[in-house]
Amino acid sequence: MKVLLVEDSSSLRRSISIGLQNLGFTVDQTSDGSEGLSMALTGDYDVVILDIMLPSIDGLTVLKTLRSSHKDTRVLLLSAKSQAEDKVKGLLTGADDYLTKPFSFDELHARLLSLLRRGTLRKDIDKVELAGLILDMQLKTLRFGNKFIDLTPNEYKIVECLFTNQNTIVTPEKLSEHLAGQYDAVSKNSIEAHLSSARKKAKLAGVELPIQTKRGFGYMITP
Amino acid sequence: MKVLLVEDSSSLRRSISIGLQNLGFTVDQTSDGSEGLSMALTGDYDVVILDIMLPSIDGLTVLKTLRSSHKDTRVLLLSAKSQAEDKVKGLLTGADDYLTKPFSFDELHARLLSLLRRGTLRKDIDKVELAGLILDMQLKTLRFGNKFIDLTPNEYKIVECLFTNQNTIVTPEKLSEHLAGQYDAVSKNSIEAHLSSARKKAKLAGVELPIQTKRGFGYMITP
DNA sequence: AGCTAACTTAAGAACTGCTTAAGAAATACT
DNA sequence: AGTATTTCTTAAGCAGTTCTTAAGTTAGCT
Repeated sequence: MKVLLVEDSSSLRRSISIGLQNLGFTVDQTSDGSEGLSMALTGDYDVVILDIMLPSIDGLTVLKTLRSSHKDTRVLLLSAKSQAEDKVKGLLTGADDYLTKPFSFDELHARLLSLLRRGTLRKDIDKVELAGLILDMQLKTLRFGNKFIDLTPNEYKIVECLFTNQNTIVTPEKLSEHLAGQYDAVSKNSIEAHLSSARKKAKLAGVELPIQTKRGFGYMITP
Repeated sequence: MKVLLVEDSSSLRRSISIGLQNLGFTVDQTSDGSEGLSMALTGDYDVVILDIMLPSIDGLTVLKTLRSSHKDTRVLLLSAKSQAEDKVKGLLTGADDYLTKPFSFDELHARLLSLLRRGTLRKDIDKVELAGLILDMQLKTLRFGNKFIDLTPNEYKIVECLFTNQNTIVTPEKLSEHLAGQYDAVSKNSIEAHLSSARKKAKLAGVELPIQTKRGFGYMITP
């Protein structure tokens, strides 16, 4: 479990870092905002613990940049001020949680765990990337680079079902169930038509959907 | 973070005080009710930890006086009795939380943190700005520049729900729940009608509400 | 080659969400 | 309490989109 700690105060940074390391986390740390940003962008961190007040760039700006570059690492903001303005702004900018100084190490630890357990405030985990295609289950969108492939609801649902069932054959029956529920069926031909349309739209955007058809069985995503 | 501790028992007072100071709080303390009251009124404390049984003036009276002078410092009451009567009376008088002796230091600490968090949240989560539109959750108003867009309660609630859920799709079901509570649903068409009306009013004021409809899924605020 | 499954396309059917208006319900006022 | 006003819900029409269907085409397998 990799954590990036961006914190100005060296004493706090050291104590948090040591504490987390004792708990088995891998911790990278920096005191500088812009360095923190580039580390967050390039490194593959599970969580970034980010102080708001930092030298060079402040935490909120780091967070904003991080989010606008579509990095979906989870971010836990730290703030010395109890000013709620900060909190609101932070959470709106895309923070997943927020902690006001002073806080106990136990509290930090608890938040970190709850953040890592996916059952928390944000659900940016609901993203699947594959061959340059990014499926966002939150926004119900598929995009290739920064180009959005505009799918209709059923087209999207088919793609979603396949993206989330990589390495397994998905039968038309299963797709039908995914589209219409258990009691209302969608014809196989209808699914074929949707998928055809989705493939066409993707091609127009410059990609092939990585969906193989397994003749006689169904469809499969090739990793 | 400044804390005022008003507690009769000197041993308890000392141990709490030292514990909190170790955690980074600034702690002022007194054993006397009337002294505590004047300190609470003049000093700028984030939280007052207030024992109910005190010399000179009892804790509830201190609390009442504090509230009637419109000080909105958070107050955490301590009581030796676990009698529910006290608890109810305390919370009714305006306490923010209540702790029964004996309690562990960790428990106190946790309550304190949640109180500080709650306090800041409550105070300030009341405004969201977006594309020139300012949503004031305190006053339940939406305004564009200095022009108020006069929304009905349900229209407002819909806009509020969407403004506070940026970057996520909000389904009609969720909106319905937000309007009517969990058990009484509001029809989808009714929501559509409200939103239509809200959009119309905004347009009349010279803005488009930044609410996208994601056909087949719900609505979303565009950042 | 022959058979069949899957793909594609286009047209009409079905559906979705927006809007408007009118009656019902709730709220405020006298 | 009764009345006036506002707000909420419902229904219907409309425009635009999406889904399904069916027929023709392509591709895979033996």
